[in-house]
Amino acid sequence: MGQYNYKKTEKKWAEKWVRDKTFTPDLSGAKNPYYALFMFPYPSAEGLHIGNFYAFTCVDVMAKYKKLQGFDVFEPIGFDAFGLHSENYALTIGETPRKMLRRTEENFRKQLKMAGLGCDWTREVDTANPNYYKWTQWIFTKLFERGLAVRKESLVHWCPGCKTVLADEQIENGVCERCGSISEKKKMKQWFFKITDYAQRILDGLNEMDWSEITKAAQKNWIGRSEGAIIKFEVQPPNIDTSAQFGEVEPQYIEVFTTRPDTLFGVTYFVLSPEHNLVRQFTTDEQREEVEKYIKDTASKSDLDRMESKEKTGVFTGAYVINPVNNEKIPVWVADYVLMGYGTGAIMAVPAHDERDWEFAKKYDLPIKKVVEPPALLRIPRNIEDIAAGAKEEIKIEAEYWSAEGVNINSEFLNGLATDEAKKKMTEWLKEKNLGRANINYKLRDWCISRQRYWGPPIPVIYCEKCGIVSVPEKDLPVLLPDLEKEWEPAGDGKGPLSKVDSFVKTECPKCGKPAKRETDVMDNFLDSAWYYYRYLSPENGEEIFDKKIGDKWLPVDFYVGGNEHAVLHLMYTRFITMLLRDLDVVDFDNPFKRFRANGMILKDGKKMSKSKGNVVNPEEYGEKVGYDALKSYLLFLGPFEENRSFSDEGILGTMRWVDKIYRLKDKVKESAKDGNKVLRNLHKTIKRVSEDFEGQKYNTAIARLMEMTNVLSAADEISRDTWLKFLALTAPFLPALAEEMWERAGNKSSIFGHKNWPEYDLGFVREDEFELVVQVNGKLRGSITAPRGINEKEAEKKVRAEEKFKKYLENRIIKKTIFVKNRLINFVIDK
RNA sequence: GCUCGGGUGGCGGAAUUGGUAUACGCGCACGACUUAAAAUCGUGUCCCGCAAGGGAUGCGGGUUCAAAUCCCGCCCCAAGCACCA
Repeated sequence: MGQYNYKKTEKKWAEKWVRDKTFTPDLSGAKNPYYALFMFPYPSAEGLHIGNFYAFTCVDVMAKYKKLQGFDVFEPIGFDAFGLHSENYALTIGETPRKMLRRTEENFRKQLKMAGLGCDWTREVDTANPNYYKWTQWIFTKLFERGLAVRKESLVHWCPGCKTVLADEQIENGVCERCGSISEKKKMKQWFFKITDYAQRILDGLNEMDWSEITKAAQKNWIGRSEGAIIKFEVQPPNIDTSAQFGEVEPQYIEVFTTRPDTLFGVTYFVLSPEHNLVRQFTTDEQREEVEKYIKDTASKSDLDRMESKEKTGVFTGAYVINPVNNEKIPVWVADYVLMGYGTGAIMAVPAHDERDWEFAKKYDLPIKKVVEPPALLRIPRNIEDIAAGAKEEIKIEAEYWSAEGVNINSEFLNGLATDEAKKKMTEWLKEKNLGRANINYKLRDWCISRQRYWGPPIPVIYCEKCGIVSVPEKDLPVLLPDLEKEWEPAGDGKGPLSKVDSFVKTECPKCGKPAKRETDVMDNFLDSAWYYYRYLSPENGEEIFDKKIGDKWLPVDFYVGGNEHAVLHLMYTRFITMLLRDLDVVDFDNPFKRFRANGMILKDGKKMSKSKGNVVNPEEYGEKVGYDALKSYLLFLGPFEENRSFSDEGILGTMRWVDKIYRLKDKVKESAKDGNKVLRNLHKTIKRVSEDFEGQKYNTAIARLMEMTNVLSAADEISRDTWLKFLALTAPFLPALAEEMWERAGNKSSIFGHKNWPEYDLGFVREDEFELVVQVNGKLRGSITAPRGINEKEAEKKVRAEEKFKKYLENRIIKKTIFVKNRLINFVIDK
């Protein structure tokens, strides 16, 4: 007998698996590849977080299931070492990132190995390794060659905490996603990747992808496609030179983007964003003082301030534009509710049919001209009480004006047309007159990849007075990041720490050989992590980004799991980079992950975990307390893995007991034992259901089935060796250490994961020859009887009628109809 | 405001996709073993009712022989985006 010693057993197997390379596949020789991937961890000093650990587990059980099925499974591991997360922590403890990482990575390895994950430890990848970032830089140069990496001046987010610019995706609600500082908007010259060139392709790809809906929705939202028109407005006075604005616009015109060209007759004023580079030219002398003050005021506001102030503000510029459709003179205002980053940074305002314009017009007493009549029923109060509500309802009706679509009025040639028709006709009219054109606009903006920091791959670019911007040739890559012991901290002056390292800055132009200077910013960490799963396939390869022969076999990744907080960060960037690799003929697909699932959050007793609340679940601690097998199974058992689930200290006792219960079963296993029908039926049913659950990633119900089977085996007097081994294989993905131990004690010499040990079910046992026939009268349950499988309607009815308990429902009744569902139920429809 | 999930026992959650609602686990109660406790095993556990029976899947309606599941209208919770023209 004895007590199960999970600590000893789990340690024994964790070490043995690594030593024996149980989970190290032969990448080039594999016949049946299955690539299981979890998100690239960064080796945080705090150690393994339960959320990551959980996501890893979701991948790991699938990997083990596939391994047991005979697949060659690759479940790689590496470290996202470069980047703000590591560097910021190094700053707080006053150590260089490299030194710190040596320690934290070691800790991370130890933790992951102890947890019994089936990782391949022989192909580790590290983004801070020159052998890796050479290829990160190579990707940059390829983008550069294609005109997809450009240096341009733009309004960017500046994080005063991290002392660097950041990409739009790295700002959440106006705040830095890394350090929580309020972001500032600055006009700066930075390096951008033109992800917007791929907006449509990224959007279109979503339709075909087997990814969590929530992730696809987030990407779709972020890309924010809208269809509309660009409309040109003539400028008054005509001496404003607009040629600097957009290349293709001849002077005297300014462009707007609108989704409602059908409302052009309703335009009563015009607005420029305060950051618009023509504002000053538009402003007349009388208005100059006021406009300058307004621009200054809004510039000092962060995005967060702007979001918080509900009240709209603005100033008249003194200038006018001409409405192309009716030659009306329209006043031009500056207002910060118009954003420079969207459309053209200018709008035509239609207060009658746009909520924001309506608010603004009300405040500044601008005219409101109605040009769309909403369908009549929209304006009829829904019930009498609403009329009684009086004033409130009036506001409601007013509100229904703006957004409503309907039929055009006061619009000359559009009168009587429905919104869709009117849009089309107006766009055509504008195009004919060369005053506008149909246009698709995206919210997505180019990816700003410059970071004024130390801990990242240097941007491989050289500035030469003669040759201009030159990218570093492939043969000279990598551009090594100098090992700085001092002064690697960010200065906050808009320049990276490398700008102070003379030996780094000074170089020669690769084209003309003259003295030149290196770019001193480093690249965004999200570029490092955008391609790591390609590198796993051949981490040592010095010739190419990865071994394509191996890639052909293993890519795209079969199964990927991670948090949805990366939906518009890593997961979108990596799709973009994959599209680039495809255009370079490196890969032959757009979507790198055949199946991606966003795992839900683990809550503690229904609440979000946080250090300040002191309710953080530490995997290492629970691994000690209840064992990793029990911990991992519990996390999966909590509920569907895409939803949030609540962890509780009592709940975990359940899986811990389950482990012990299985351990105790071993004493019932007898070579001579013959299983009863009940056990055999349950075994085969369990094989079937657990296999199906795995295919649909329904780990919670798979565990429930296995617990059920455990209960059946507990009730049996003895268990045959055959059934026992099959049962162990079924539990092995969830309880790998226990299963291995029991497997070994049952006399097996090699690992349970070493061969195709997943059992097959026998339909003969799954299909029982009797079933419970449900008896309903008028759809109400009246009981059930045991009936032979395959019984037909007539026989079933006869059998039911013979049964005493149903007589009172059926005697002397006229049966109008009988519904018979084979092998399930019979329902008699009678008069009441 | 828009987009996307979700609302089922005391709790986490099942439900063959329209066919016995509440599987599995936690908790609780009782019993067995024990000098005792822990562990373990067994029994019970949606509500009303002695029973026959009736009622329950956020609320209100509909479709159907039959609805947690499909349709319409509302309420609530969570996530993401958010002055996106």
